[in-house]
Amino acid sequence: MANFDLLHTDKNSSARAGLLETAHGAIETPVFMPVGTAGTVKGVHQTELKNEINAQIILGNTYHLFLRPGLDVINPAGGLHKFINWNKPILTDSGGYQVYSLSDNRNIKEEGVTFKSHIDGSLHTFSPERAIDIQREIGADIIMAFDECTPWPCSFDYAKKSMDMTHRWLLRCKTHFESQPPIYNHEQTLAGIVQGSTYTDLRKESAEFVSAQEFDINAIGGLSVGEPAEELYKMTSLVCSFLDKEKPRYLMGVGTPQNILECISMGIDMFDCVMPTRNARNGMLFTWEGIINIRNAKWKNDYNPIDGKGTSSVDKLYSKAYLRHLIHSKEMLGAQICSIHNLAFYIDLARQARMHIIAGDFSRWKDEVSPKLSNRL
RNA sequence: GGAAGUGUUGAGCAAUUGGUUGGCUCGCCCGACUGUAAAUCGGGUCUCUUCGGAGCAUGUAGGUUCAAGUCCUACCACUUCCA
Repeated sequence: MANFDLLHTDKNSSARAGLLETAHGAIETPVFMPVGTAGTVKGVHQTELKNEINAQIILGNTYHLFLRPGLDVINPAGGLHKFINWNKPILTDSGGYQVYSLSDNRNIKEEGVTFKSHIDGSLHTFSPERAIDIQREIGADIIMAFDECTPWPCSFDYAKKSMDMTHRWLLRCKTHFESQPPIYNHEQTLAGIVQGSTYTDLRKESAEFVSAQEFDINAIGGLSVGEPAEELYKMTSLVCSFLDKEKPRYLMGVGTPQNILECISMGIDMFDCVMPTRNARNGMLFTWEGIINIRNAKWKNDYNPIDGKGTSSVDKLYSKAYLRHLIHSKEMLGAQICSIHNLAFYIDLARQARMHIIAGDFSRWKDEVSPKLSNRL
């Protein structure tokens, strides 16, 4: 059981501040969770995640960790926490996103999904039960139900069929999860996932279905897959209205800084996204003043700090001109600095949102800050 | 001073026997990236443009030819070797 305390609810929006307890510590929400697919947040040390970025929880990916290094390495190590030397909470995605992203290399059936490994071409079948078993063996604090993340656009018929199957898979996940004790010496929490593409009827049905299963955490999947932001907001808002207010809500894969503030105001508590790390490696910096493409020629001779308002040490240690040089030269330090900066910014964004929810001026603060976030500097 | 060789876009290279180069890689400029098959991918990079095209281009100046980056002559620059 992952206890969730709802500490404050905003008067002018649905934003909330809470505290989610897990076996590896409590998480203050709203929270942004860095993505560490293969047992590492790409380019960032665990010490940096803790001391520099102040990450409260990171993600891992069932599909990727299963293929490499494999359970025969993770299990003897004592689970993922010990293997990667991270003693704070971990959440693993079930592989449901790979059903979407590896669409050319997989085959979906009622029983489960057969993947063709992107590493060596070998075939592997993920059923709901298997996804739970693997996540038990990885040992994350929060584990996700096995679902199908549908693409966008998606026909109503397909979205409906997929959602119904995801619901049946959800029940199988729940049954199997409850029948299998943890392997390591700590509790794990299973989260259910709402699907339904961008169809309001389906989203409502799915939200009600998932909510009725009374998971400790409810997640919203199948969004931020290419649909317009208005659709993302419409679906998020709708789904939140049907989810238990006492349970944390996790919006999977979102998003831009603006997306995150908007969705916090709709009642989302947890976010994850590859954007701060992937875009960092490609030279994009997120700041309170807007977005910087550090590769651009305009920064060539800008010797000012990377981000005067940044919370991480790299923001003041290094200049834009130096960082541009590193990125242009494909020096790995450039990607590291950008990743640290962006993650620290995303986490500061969620932390400040939390502070303002508690202070009672969240909406005013959001309206003031949000428009600047998408500026192109 | 003599001999040999080489000159194609910012750089490095391509381009049948003379037969449609504005080709490739890098660099440079710009863009994309949302539960990570991504330190990746895409576009642009002679000039002008009403964006449909038009024009000028292979060191310089000539020549041969239906046709020249390619052959010939002179000059210029560079490289190597010999004095």
